Amino acid sequence: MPELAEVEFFRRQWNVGMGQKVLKVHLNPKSRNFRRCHTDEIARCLPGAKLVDSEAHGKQMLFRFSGDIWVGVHLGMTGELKIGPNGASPEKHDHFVLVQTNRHLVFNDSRQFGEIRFHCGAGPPDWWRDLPPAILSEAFSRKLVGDFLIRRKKSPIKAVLLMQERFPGIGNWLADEILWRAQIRPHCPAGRISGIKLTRLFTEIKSVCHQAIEMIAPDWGEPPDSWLFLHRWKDNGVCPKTGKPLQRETIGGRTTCWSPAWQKWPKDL
DNA sequence: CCCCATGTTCGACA
DNA sequence: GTGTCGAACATGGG
Repeated sequence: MPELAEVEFFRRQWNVGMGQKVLKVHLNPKSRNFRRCHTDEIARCLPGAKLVDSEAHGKQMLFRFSGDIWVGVHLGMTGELKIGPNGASPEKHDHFVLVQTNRHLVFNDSRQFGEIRFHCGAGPPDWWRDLPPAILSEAFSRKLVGDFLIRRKKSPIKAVLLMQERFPGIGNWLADEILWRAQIRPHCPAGRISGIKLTRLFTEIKSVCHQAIEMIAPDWGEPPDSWLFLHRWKDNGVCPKTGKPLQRETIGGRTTCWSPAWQKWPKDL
């Protein structure tokens, strides 16, 4: 589920618990979600701490608690954050539950590809420093993208857009949406995108991410029919621009959808 | 039973 | 170092 827009939606789910103390923690120590942290440390340190802040960066989230306590959340493929009512008993795949006075803050992840991280100490944890520039920040520039495409010149652009080190938060559906809007074939070697095509790609990266967050983050709104999103998984789906058939193929290890009639190889080499 | 899944990592290999 | 590929992780849905 989660790419940057969905991640932002899930981050906000825990906002109701802001300023409130954690009374108790339920966690499943066997869950793979805790593969890089010590569950006993979490259970020992978190009770009594107050949730005071949160932020999202790409697909990652960081929740700050009083007493220099930090909890990182990555949702993987199926993770979600939700609120449970007071006194509710954990549901299936609720691997991490923070009990507050009036609610539970719940992390649920059926496939357990997500990850919970924990850090106690002044200042954000190491794994939160040195993150790449966020796509919607000023620092994320056309030059930064262009340089990266040159470094990965042989790889198909679809695979390159999925690299979190440069495009934090872009996942499979956003990448397809961006390339569709920029009219670039997903197979196109990254190094062949320059000039006006690069400008177009850069603009669409910013624009699609911005619009996706506006639509999805507040209330899980669905993108409109005019986006590729609603057509990409349909059998015999058609391109909303041309009315012609869409195609699917594995590129960069992921199922990719594109519109052959609309998305071209760049002409400016 | 089969295939697929909005993610990431790791090992093997060219 | 670069790039590609498949498998692995664990579970559910069609």
